[in-house]
Amino acid sequence: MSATTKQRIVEAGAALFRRQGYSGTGMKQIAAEAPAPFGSIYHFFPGGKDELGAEVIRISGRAYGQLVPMVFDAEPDVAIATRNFFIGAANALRASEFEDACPIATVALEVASTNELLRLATAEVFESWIKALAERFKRNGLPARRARELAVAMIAILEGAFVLSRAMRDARHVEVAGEVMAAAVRAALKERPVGSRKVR
Amino acid sequence: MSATTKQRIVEAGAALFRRQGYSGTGMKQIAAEAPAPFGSIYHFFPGGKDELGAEVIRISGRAYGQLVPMVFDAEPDVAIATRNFFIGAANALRASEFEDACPIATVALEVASTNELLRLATAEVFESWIKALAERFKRNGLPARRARELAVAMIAILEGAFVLSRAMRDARHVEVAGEVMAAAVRAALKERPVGSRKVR
DNA sequence: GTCTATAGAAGGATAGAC
DNA sequence: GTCTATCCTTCTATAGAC
Repeated sequence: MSATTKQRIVEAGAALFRRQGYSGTGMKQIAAEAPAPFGSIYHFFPGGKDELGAEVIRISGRAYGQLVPMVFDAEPDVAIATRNFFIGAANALRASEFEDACPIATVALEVASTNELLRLATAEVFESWIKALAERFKRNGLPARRARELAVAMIAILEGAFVLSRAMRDARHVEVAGEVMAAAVRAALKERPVGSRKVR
Repeated sequence: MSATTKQRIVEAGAALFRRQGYSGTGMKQIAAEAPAPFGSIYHFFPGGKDELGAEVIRISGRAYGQLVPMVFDAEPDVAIATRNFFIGAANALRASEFEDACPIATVALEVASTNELLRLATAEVFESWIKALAERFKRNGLPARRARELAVAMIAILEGAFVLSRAMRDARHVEVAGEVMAAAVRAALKERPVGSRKVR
């Protein structure tokens, strides 16, 4: 069964917003890319571009967040899993000619000071990613506060490495960020005696 | 002596691009904000919006890069200086209601896949920041390669923390990033025996 | 160099036939 | 639910008087 018109609109919006940003993408362009009749966008999203934008942010954010369990379930050592996450991100960047980085970062920066509805949508996505990561770190024996700090740092360095890599066209920056982050995770785990670590 | 018309145009463009992004800012808005007659923009920047954008990126990048010597000259311990850099950035965010973060990151993401002229301008700015930071780390005894990796990581985690802080309206994320980065710098310095460190 | 007016294209959004 | 036509605004850019 093929995708519905609404799904195609959301997917086209996601691809264009990620690549060109929110302001840089027109509704007509989304309709052409979907493809879908122009009027159908307003049929499914009566709130217009903002409503579509919020939906795209939520859907893209949920999809990307699923990479966390995918990568961390596959590797018992969290420091290695952390490094693997960045290696995967770097490879995705290369395979997409530096387009496939964070699905919402460009929009997040564009709307942070200009569109409260969309800013809140991006904030909720970031919070969900931080929570998911912090949960992983907690399972490995880190206290809640420390786990959250590491999670914030990991999302931050990943996002920033995406900025550098896309601008400078060098995916190794993401891998370098991964090495530094993995070392930080390893160091945090060593802060506590081995006996106090929970086994997963 | 007051600012020239051209300077006012560049400054207005810098403020608006940082806040609203490149696509989200109109030439007329820049003229109104400067303030300057609309035609004057094209008098000083015959290449239009792209030429103005490239100039804004270069000027803003140079100005922000000057914070590196400012912060690192004031504190001999590089790990502490690193932390101080992030504390200063967090305070600037708070003082500006989360507008005054990286002057070029929003534009960098917007143009990375759509405007090669501006992408190159942002890449040159990032490269200059990385070089300046790596130089500081080298002065403290780190080998060139390691120094550059740390510099990339530091710019990355700062940029990403800006994204999170602006979206989530919480400047502490920048401070958390600073603590993690300062620890990474401290750990890197300890990798080598004390005797092999160069004194500045 | 300053400023106004306007061209020509593209933007978001709506109406209404089918 | 699909699709076209169109409204009105805004955009970048240019022309030309002063």
